Amino acid sequence: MKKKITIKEIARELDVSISTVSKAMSNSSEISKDTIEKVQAFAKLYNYKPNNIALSLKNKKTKNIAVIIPEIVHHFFTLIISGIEKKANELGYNVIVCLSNESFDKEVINMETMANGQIDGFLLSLSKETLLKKDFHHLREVINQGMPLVMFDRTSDEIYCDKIIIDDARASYNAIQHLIYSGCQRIALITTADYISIGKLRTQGYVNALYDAGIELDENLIVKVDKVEELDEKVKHLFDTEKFDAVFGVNELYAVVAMREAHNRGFKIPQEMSFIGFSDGILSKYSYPTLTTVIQHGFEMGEKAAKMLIDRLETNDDESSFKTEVIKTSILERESTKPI
Amino acid sequence: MKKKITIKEIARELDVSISTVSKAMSNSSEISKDTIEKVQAFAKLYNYKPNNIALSLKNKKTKNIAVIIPEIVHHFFTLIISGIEKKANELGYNVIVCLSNESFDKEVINMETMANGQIDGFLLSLSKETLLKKDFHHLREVINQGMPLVMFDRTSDEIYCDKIIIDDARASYNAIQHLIYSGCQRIALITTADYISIGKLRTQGYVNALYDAGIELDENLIVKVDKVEELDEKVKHLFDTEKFDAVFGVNELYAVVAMREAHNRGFKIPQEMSFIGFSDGILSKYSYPTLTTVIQHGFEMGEKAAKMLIDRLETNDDESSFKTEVIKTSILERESTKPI
DNA sequence: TTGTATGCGTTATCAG
DNA sequence: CTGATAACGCATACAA
Repeated sequence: MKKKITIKEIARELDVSISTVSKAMSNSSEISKDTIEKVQAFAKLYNYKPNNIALSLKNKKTKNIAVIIPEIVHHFFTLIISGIEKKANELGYNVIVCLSNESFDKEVINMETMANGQIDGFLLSLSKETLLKKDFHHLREVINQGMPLVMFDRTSDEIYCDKIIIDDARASYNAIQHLIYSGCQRIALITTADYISIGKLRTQGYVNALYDAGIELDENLIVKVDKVEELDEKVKHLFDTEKFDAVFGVNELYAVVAMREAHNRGFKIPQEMSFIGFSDGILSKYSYPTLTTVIQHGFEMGEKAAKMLIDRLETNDDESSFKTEVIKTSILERESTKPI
Repeated sequence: MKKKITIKEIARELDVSISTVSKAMSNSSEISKDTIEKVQAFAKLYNYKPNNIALSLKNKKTKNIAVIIPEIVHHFFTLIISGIEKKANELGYNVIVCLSNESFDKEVINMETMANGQIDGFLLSLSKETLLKKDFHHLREVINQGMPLVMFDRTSDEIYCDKIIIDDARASYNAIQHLIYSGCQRIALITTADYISIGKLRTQGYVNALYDAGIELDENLIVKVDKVEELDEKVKHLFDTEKFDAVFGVNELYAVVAMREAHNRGFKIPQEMSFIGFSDGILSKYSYPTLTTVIQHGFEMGEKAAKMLIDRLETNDDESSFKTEVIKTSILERESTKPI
């Protein structure tokens, strides 16, 4: 078990000073060619690698960024992380992933521990609880400390920082329009509670699309699901009490579960009933029939978020005010909708 | 923008020495009650938090552990990470997630950068490429440096370290037995290339179960899929050329895709054809019909792996030889199989 | 061309 | 009870 070797040990072995070794390792022009070769050969032999912690302490930067997400068991977040990872690595940064589990407290703790030197900046998507409480003191704190923060997907207007979002209202509007163009008239909406900003925005798009098409809004066709456990029951209730020819789900799970129910009740899909889901994941791809979805381009979102944060990190130009970048969505037609 | 305050600044402001502040913060009995109160009040006011990097450098431990996985867009890995995160956080550790993207080089780079002081230990599931190359020098290196390594799921016999695995052969055996008991006779297997240890083991279990039941092995019923892109084609080919009454997929995707094909060809499920998949994810849960699966208990696996690593980290007792823990699997019956 | 000293933020040892 | 100093591993300004 040969422990890691340090500069100091190399210096002792080679009978030179620590700083000579340090300089030699970085090919400093101050050091003679001979010495450089000798030192580097020795270093290589003993597999010397500088200690990152020491470098972090000295340079006051860690080359780490933290991404805090509510849940990892979601295809969308998983795509975002992959995108973040890829871009961050390209630019020489490591990614530390923290899960808030939709809990405010966990989000705060995560941020506090990471903020104490572990990382150079944050990438954050707010937890449900935080969205509900509207308590953002922990965000303000890190921003005040001068630590860059980029929010993505689940953001808040109350915080000034860089943001990357999906144009949820527009995306939802487009999806509904798509259904209308394909001949649907009574479109049900399965959405989240309003405090989730994305749920609210997507509902907004639904309402606007109907309005613009001259279709009267029927509140009974809107189902709000707070917890996953309620989903089945609420969907069944919708089928029991209402008639409709299309369903728009604000995530793929909602749409797939509704589609399943329709299937069980003998509806022909998409002839008698069409379905569109939000966020393209494996569920949509492998459901039966396959589900038409709004693609959010999570991977690109992750890449852009990472880029945005690292740009902010590496430019002193603090003048430049905060940007909000909007990621375009697109609709991927599959079997659950009629062609237009 | 008030930057983070340090002990040194507190000392200066309060006109005491640095070491007094340090001791006061840790309620040392050496320090007078008055001073402790004064210091702590001031620290609280300025929201002092010790710098973790400095602590890491001093203590030679970071309280971070790294988990390196091949892919994050997999429900199983996602569950494992959640388990690791939970347990690690409970025990006071942060988790750094790195993705190898099934690439040997990326795996090596990830390990090398993390090993230089960033973390105290590794949790690792091997990439496909590493499994293929059988080049494990990077693992040996970190082990030699005295850094604990716990491998999970995709492991290698060539490396001595703690391991957590699924009893893949047994699990597969049980699944096939289940199919046989329910009346199936010609069971197709969709598996991965042999160099993936888990694919090999699961194939093994399939073979043994057939043998023990006195069913002759028909190589034509075994489909080996290397890349996801081949999946559709190979499944179709199977249906085109063979007759069978059940399919066992070594992951849920394989099973779901096969089930879909059966559905499209008009087979009644499970009456005419049964399906079991490995690894219980959302696909199985929301497929149509819902898929009977082998549950791998990924979350528990993650928890145990984290526990194992941290135990190793916190006990000096290096004597204790390496353990390999086997996680039990179970079968979750859903709609795609006949009751026994 | 090489070496010495200092500092990054903290704790621990030892002296006062 | 309080404070000075060394040490963790490294880089760098400055001295030789």
